[in-house]
Amino acid sequence: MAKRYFITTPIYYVNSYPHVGTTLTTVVADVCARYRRLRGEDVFFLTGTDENGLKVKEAAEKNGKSPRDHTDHLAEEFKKTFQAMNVSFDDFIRTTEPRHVKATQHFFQLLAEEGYVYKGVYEGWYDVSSETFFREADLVDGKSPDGNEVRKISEENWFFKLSAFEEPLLKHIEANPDFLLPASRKNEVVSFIKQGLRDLCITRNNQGWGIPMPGDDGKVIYVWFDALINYLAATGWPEGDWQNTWPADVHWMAKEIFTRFHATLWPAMLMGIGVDLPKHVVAHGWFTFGDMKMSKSKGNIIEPFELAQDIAGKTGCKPEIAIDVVRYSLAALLPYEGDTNYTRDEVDRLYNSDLANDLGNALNRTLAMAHKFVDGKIPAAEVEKDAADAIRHARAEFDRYMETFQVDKCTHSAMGLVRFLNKYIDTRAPWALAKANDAALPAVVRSMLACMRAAEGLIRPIMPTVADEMARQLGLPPTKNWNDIGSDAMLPAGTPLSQPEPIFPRLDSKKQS
RNA sequence: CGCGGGGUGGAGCAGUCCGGUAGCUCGUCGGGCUCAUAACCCGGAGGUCGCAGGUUCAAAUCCUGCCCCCGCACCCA
Repeated sequence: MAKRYFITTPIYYVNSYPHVGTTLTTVVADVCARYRRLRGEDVFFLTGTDENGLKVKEAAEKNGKSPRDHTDHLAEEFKKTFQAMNVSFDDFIRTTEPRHVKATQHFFQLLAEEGYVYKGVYEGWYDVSSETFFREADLVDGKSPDGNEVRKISEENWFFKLSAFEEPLLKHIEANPDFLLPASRKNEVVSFIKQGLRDLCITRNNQGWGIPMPGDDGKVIYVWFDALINYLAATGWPEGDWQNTWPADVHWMAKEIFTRFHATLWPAMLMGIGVDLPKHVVAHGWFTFGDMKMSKSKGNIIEPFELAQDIAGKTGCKPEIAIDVVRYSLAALLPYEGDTNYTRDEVDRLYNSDLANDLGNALNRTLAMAHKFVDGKIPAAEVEKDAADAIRHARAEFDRYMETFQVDKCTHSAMGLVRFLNKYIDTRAPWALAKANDAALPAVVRSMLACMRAAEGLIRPIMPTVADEMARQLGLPPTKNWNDIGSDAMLPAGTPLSQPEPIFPRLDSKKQS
């Protein structure tokens, strides 16, 4: 049995509701998952929630709820949002589930057996609000580097020997150039490791919420240490056929949890118990909002589902299409390297120019001409070379960008084919051919249909509902296999075409004001 | 010497690693077409590539110095 293609998002911390940033990571991972499925791979796409940690307990108490009720509620909210965004996750793991608790405790024990966990007395300063320990030298004016109150503690705790993995990590990173992506972030990690890794205190005093440390109920495992293990826990490790799923092919996340956690701590932990490292760890940048990082306290949260509803209301497109519009905006604007400003104006702009003017209109005019010039049926003819080349090129480019998970560029490749089509139509001018009774007409119309058919396949990982609608209007079944894109067999001659129906009604700028 | 990101035509960005006609989307102006969702296609205008030095036949791209902007309590992809 072929190994499954395993793709993950981070697990999301449950003290706030999902927002555009959360959805960005999840949708981008979903695009990759859908792409891999089209390529015929057995995909296992995991997401979930991070529910341990003192702050969750505090948030629950603030709401007058038990931690259990609180986390149940929020986990459900995340799940609902992802489902609403048509995210095709195969599993949703919660770190309070028995399977995760079991795996975490087992992981801890294995590490201990390997000699990478040791007991020590921690003496120093503890920042309660961030659950982080600091050395005397780290303090600034008697407070944590972040300005939080700290208190001096002397506590017996367990430590992970992270410092032992500096060399192995650097070696692995060097030997596997695509392990950490994009390259610019890899460089940050390398210099971070070269500065020296300190052993990490991985237990906390048990305050009644968290995963108890094996053999010592007075301690719980540090929330970050347990959180990472979710990826392995979801495979069923250490039992059953977990090796059919592990190692992960790609961990997706945003940049703030890349360097310290996914690119160093997690690989070191895996090395410690002798389990293979993930194939790729990819971190994208942030969305900014008018140069302001989105945050709950600043009140500039964009809720993705509400955004979709608003788009549907404003443009008149169907609500399920509006979901795809949001998905498209996330994929197209993905800050792969730096940060990107994500604004409503930008989303509207993409809607009008890319989706309504280019994609929607191209389908519309193609179908209209097919009805007018070739009896509304797919003509039997040979696709012209230019068009065939454009299709091949778009798909090859899409594939190439996907190798390094540049979903934004993939989106542009797909749209590039649509732009080609609009030019092609103008150049070949089917209406003129019709007037002149030119024998090339069927081939030109078929070429146009071939471009739309290929676009339907290319756009499918990003906008599955739109792709279905395109296929319906083309009178054809949805593209099921990536390798069929561009194949002549996908366009059986004689197939009756449906009447064109605008998928993206144009957003009229006059109506907005 | 805190860390990191960035400064490219009106807006948003790519190009910088591996120097060699400054590219894309939007906007704007003009033209074309009439199949289409006032859409589509072509062309023009518009840029001292933050500043100052340096290396070079040649620098947005390499080197040096400087200026400016943004993020860095909590939250958080």
